[in-house]
Amino acid sequence: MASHELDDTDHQLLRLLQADGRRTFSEMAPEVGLSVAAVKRRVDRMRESGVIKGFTVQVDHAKLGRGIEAFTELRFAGTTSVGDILASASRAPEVQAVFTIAGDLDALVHMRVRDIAHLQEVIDRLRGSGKVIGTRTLMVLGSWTRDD
Amino acid sequence: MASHELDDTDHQLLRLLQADGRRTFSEMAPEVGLSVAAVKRRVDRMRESGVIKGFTVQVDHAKLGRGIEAFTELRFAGTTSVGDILASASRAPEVQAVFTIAGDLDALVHMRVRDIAHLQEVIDRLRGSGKVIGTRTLMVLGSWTRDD
DNA sequence: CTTGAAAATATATTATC
DNA sequence: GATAATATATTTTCAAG
Repeated sequence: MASHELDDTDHQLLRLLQADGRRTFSEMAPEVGLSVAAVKRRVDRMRESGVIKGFTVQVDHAKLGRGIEAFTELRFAGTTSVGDILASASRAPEVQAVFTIAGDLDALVHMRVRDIAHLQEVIDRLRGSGKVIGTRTLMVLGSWTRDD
Repeated sequence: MASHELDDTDHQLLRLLQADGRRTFSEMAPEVGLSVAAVKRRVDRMRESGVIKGFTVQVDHAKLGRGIEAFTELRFAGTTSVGDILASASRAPEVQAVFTIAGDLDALVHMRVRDIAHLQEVIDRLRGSGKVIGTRTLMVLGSWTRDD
């Protein structure tokens, strides 16, 4: 293993792509001091090794009518498996991410909704989906994300 | 306003770009039944209106030596402003995102670390940064993210 | 094993309708 | 929005450090 060890140039390419995932090889080449072909080969290699999982677009959810963001902590019945938890919580389209958690709570669910009524509705849906025995919701007032 | 209303085709383009942010216009054009130029105009328009904030690369953090993920809830001294909270918590490079929260806790910090010792160290750094009066850390065992 | 340069192909971009 | 012309970028190939 460790067949995918990255040097400084690779890290620099990752940073460039994090800031703009559609940056062209031709644009990055002079910035890292390599030829276009060399840059492409490095990015291809990082893709193959799985260091780069993919590329995506960053969307302004508020402008798409889902301006409210919340985290809901879920507690499940003792018999629920992690797979069940992920499957159950990820079913709602408003759910952006599900984290299974060590300790007294079982999952943390990140969701985006239109308004408070919509939030209520999603929480009810989660609670109604069977094994959920408790929830606690944290409303997000503002956020900062490391540019990615 | 409402100058950035999106039709079904725009939403379809967003979905395609969410799944692969480097998909070419030429590839998307037949999928949405438009010409390449029309696709480019729509994507350009969504960029200008801010619906598309940007593009980025998705990285496998475990393969970069930061395989442990955690959320830390922070409570701050009563006099701390939201700006101070964001500034303070985002200082650590291990911090991926900071959410300011309504209710009894003040912030939820998403971080990625190398190992438990590293986690300990980051938490100590956060606690030591002045106004933090309490923390509670949730270790992430597993996660699922809607593909973006 | 990685690079750079060049050629061939594909894509992006712009102008016109 | 489509089509066509032009400018860029990607991708492959091959020779070389």
